[in-house]
Amino acid sequence: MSGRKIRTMEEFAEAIGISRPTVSKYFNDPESVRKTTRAKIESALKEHQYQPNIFAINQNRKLTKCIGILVPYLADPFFAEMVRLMERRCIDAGFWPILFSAHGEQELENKALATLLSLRPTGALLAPLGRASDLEVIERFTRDVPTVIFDSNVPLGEAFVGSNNFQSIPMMVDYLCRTGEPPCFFEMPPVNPNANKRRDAYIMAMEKLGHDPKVIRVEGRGWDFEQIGLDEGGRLLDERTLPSDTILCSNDRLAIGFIAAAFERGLRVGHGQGCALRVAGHDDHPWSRFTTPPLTTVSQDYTSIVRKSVATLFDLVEGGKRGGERPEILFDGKLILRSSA
Amino acid sequence: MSGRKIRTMEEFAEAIGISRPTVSKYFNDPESVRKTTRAKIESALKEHQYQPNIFAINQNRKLTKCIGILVPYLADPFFAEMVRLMERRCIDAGFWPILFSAHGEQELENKALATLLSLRPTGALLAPLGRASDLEVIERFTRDVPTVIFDSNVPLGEAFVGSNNFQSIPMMVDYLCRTGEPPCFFEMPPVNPNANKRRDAYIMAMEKLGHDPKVIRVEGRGWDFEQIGLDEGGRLLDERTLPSDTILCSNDRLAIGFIAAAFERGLRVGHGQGCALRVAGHDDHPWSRFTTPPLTTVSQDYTSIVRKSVATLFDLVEGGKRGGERPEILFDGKLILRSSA
DNA sequence: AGCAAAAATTTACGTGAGTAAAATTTTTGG
DNA sequence: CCAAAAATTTTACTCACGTAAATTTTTGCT
Repeated sequence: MSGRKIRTMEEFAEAIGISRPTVSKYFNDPESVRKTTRAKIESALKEHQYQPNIFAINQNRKLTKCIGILVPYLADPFFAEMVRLMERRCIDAGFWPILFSAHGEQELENKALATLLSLRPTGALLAPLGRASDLEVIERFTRDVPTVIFDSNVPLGEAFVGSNNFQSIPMMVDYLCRTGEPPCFFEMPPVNPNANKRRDAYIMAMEKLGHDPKVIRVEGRGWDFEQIGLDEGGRLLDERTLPSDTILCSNDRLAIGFIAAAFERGLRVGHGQGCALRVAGHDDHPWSRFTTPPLTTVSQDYTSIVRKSVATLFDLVEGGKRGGERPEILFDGKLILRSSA
Repeated sequence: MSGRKIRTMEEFAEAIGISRPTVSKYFNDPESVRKTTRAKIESALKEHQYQPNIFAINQNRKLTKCIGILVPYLADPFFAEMVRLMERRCIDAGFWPILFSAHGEQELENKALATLLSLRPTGALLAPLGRASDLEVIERFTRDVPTVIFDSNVPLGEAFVGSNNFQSIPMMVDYLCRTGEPPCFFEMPPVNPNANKRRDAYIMAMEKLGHDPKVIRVEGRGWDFEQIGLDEGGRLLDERTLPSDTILCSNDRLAIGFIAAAFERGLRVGHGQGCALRVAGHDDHPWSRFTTPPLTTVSQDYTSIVRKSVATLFDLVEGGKRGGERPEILFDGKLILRSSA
C-alpha cells in the first residue's frame, strides 16, 4: 500500500500530514502531543514500523537517552545477573542501557570508558575492576558523566551502592563459630576493595569473639576464582596446612573451586556427621545452590543494590544536583544456610 | 596550556592547523594521510585526548562501524564466554561491538533487534532465542543487516555457525555404551533447535547401536536449566522411573542440576565403584570442571565457532556479497572425559 | 459569542561528523 | 627543470534529527 519504505522522520511525518518536529516531540514524550495527533501517529506507526535513527536522535540532544553500564567481568554470573536487572530497569524507564565489560583488563576498561564518553551518556553505572582500574581515567570520566559506582568502592563518582561486608562477614563468622570450629579465611586475589574489606571484617569479627584470625593468602591472580579455589585449595589440602576445618571463602566462586578440590581428595564437605570440612562462601551466586553440597553463603541483596543504584542515578540525572556529599549506601546480606557449613 | 578543552573535530583540526576532513580521514584510516600529517595529528592527540563523537560519526556514514551481538541469555556462562571472545575480535578489527541480551524473552529480543536496526550496524552476530523467537521480526532484520546466526540454527541470515550435534551426541553415546549401561536422554526444554537435534541424534545413535532409546521429557520451561535439572531430576529419582543408571543430559547446566539432585539423595555419581549413577553433559560449560564429580561432557569448540562466525561476517561485510547460498558450518565437539561418567 | 491564556504545532537553525568533487601539492618521467 | 600523473587536502554539501522561538490552534471563562 504505502509506496516506498519510510526511512526518516521527515518521510514519516509527511505521510501522516503533520510536521516532523511534532513527530519528534511524540517520540520524546507521547503525552506531549494532542490526543488526536497521537492517535494519527500511532496508527501510522503500526503500518510503517518506522523507528528513529539512534545516532541522529542523540546527535544534537542536550541529554542523550543512554545509560552506560560497565562491569569488570561479564562472564561472572554475579555481574551477569546484576546487569540483567539493571538493563531491565533502564529500559522500563525509557533509557537505552549500553553494556560494556572490561573482561578483567585495565586496557579494555579504559577503552570502554572512552567509548562511553564519546556517547555522552546521561549517566553511568560503573562497577570498576578495582585494583586494576586506572583511577585517573575513571576520575576524568566521572567529571563528565554522572556516575554511580557499585560493587567495588573506589572513591569516585557521585555515590556508591554495595554490600556491607562489615555486617555480612561477621554474621557468617558468628554463625560458623557458634556451630563448630572457628573458620579460617580463604582470601580471594585482591582484585578489588571488597577483597580487603572482607578480610578485615573477618579479622575484626574473629578478634571480637576472642579467636585467633587465620587468613590464607593466595597466589592466583585474575578472575578465574574457581580455578584458584581448586588449585590453591588443593595445595592446602595436600600440604595439610589448613589451620581450621572450617573454611570461609571470600566469595562463592572460590568456594566452588575449593569444594571441587575437597571432593577430588575424597573429603566430605558439610556440617553433618562424617564430614571433614565445612565450607562457606559469600555472595549467593546463581550457581551456589547447585554445588554438592549446596553452599552455605551470604546473599548479596541483588535486587536492592540494583534498585538503589539505578534510582540514585535517575535522581542524580533528573535533579541535576552533582558534587554534593557522596553517599555510600550499603545493604546487609542475609545468611543463606545450606548444607556445606 | 591549551586554552579551552577541545570538543569537536573542527576545534581539533584548527588547533593543529589542518582541515577537518583530513582529520576525519585519519580517524577512518591513519594510513590514508601523509606521514607528516599523521605525526602532527598523533602528537596533538596525546596532548588533547580528543575522541570523535560516536553519534556524529555514524550519522552520515554509509557503513557504520558497529556490529550487533545478540544472545538469548547473557547470564548463561556459555553465552557470556562466546560474547567475550566475539567482542574481543570485533574490537581488534576496529569495530564497535554492541551487545544485547534477550534475557530469555521474545519481547526483549524483538526490542533489541529494533534498537539494533536503528543503529544501522554493518553486520550482526545473532544467537536467536530459537523457539521463542519471532521469526518474522528476525527475517525483517536480516533483510537490512548482514547477519550470521550462531548456536541456534533458525533458517535465516547469511550463514550459520554452530556445533555438529549429530557428531557430538553419537560420540558421547558410543562412549557411554562402550563403558557401561546405555544411557537414557534427559532432554532440555525445547527452547531452541539444538534441543530437538540433540534428542534426534541420541535416538539415531542408540538405534544404530541396537539399543532402545529412552528419552525423558521434562516439564520445566525457560532457561533455568539447573533448577529444572534439580527439580525434575529429583522427581525422577524419587519415583525411581529412570530407565537407565546412565543419564545423558542434553546440556551441562541440566547435568549440574541433576548431579545436585543425586547428591541430595545420597547417590554417588561417577564411573567408579560404589557409584549409583553416571551423568554426562554437553557443551563443556565453564563451570562443568568444578562440579563434584567433574562433569564428563562434550566440548563445543568455542574458539572455532567464534572465529568462524566473526570471519564469515567480515567476509560478508567486505565482500558485499549477499543472498548466495547459506552455508552451515558445523564444528565437531570433543569428548571431555572427567569422572562423572 | 468573544477574548485572553494555555497548549500545540511549525519555522528556522544547530549538531558533529562523512563524503564526493574540486583544488592543491607532491611525485614521476623525460 | 618542467609537464603530466598521482596523492593529498580542502571546499561544499549532506545526514536525520533536536530545540528555541514564532505562530497557530484550542481551551476556559465571562
